[in-house]
Amino acid sequence: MTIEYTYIDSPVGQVWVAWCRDGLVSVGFADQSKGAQVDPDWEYNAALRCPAVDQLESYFAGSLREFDLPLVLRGTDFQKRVWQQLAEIRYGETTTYGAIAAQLGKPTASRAVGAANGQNPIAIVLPCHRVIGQTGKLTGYAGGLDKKEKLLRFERDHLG
Amino acid sequence: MTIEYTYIDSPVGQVWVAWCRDGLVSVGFADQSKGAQVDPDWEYNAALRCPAVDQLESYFAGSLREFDLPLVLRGTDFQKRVWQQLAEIRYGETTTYGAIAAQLGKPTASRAVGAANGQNPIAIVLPCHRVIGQTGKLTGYAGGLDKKEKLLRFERDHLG
DNA sequence: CTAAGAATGTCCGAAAACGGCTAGTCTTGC
DNA sequence: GCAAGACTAGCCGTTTTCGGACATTCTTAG
Repeated sequence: MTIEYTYIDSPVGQVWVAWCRDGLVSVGFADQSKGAQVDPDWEYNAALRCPAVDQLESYFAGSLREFDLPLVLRGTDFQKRVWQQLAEIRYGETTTYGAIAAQLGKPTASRAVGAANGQNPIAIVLPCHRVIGQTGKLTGYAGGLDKKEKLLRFERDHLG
Repeated sequence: MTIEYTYIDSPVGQVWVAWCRDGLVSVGFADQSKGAQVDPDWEYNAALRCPAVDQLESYFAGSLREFDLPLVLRGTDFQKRVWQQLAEIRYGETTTYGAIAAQLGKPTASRAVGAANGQNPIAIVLPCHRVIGQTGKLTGYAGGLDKKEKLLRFERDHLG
């Protein structure tokens, strides 16, 4: 199953998008050092067009608030459950690691949620940037805390 | 244990009175921003009658000089000791923060006395308004300095 | 199988900030 | 001289804040 990827420009820097026949495989930041990375097996295609690219460009233009894409997820059961919870968080809003843990029926698993969040293969579309610490601190982001902060502010500004 | 409260009118504005089965819980000024406040858990009862309401009305009429009511006090040990000292100050007279501190055996704790005074839950009945600075300045009152001054003058005028 | 680590959360103790103060000093302005 | 303010530095209990230890869950590396 061949996977193609390309880069698009955004207010938070270059973003890669990896797509296969079955749907969206991965989204991440060109300069991120932790979490998901571009897989050498993927085929680079500068001219790649797909629903994910279109919707991401709309998102960065401020005209799209909810993604509607087929996702290809690979991970442990727990991780998939966490990632699915991410999709529930509405544009411009935030929740906490502990709250997600509670929604999964394991109120004390906040730290595990944080770990799973760090492995999220599809940034932005699965909005792990909308999860912050109980105290309000941003605490972490694979793409860098500055990007998390910019994304949240961007969404707040485009709420109207 | 249900607590009911009502408001009564007085020469110093609206005053709330909170009462429960065991006695008087709180007295304060409707417009005060610091110190005790009306607790949302209390039940409002416009027609509330109780010994506290009766005696307060007599006090404001100028015909009652010493309250005789069961008090329900909640606070730290130190606060309770300070509040008990308040009851010793006679109608129309004043004392100082430092004097109360001395009576408690802690001559240097004047400032702490001031703080405890500011938390007095039962204004007027526990006459924190009769405590002034060593220099004669009124220095402070949760209900506002103007009310403290009016109360003192009212009592002086009704001493005869 | 074990152990270590992670984008947390809770708890507890120590430290600092905050008042309805006071006594001492110093400075004005009569 | 002297008395009334301005300023200062201690004093004390309460509240808030901050930092470190620890409990917890899951994944991954060995």
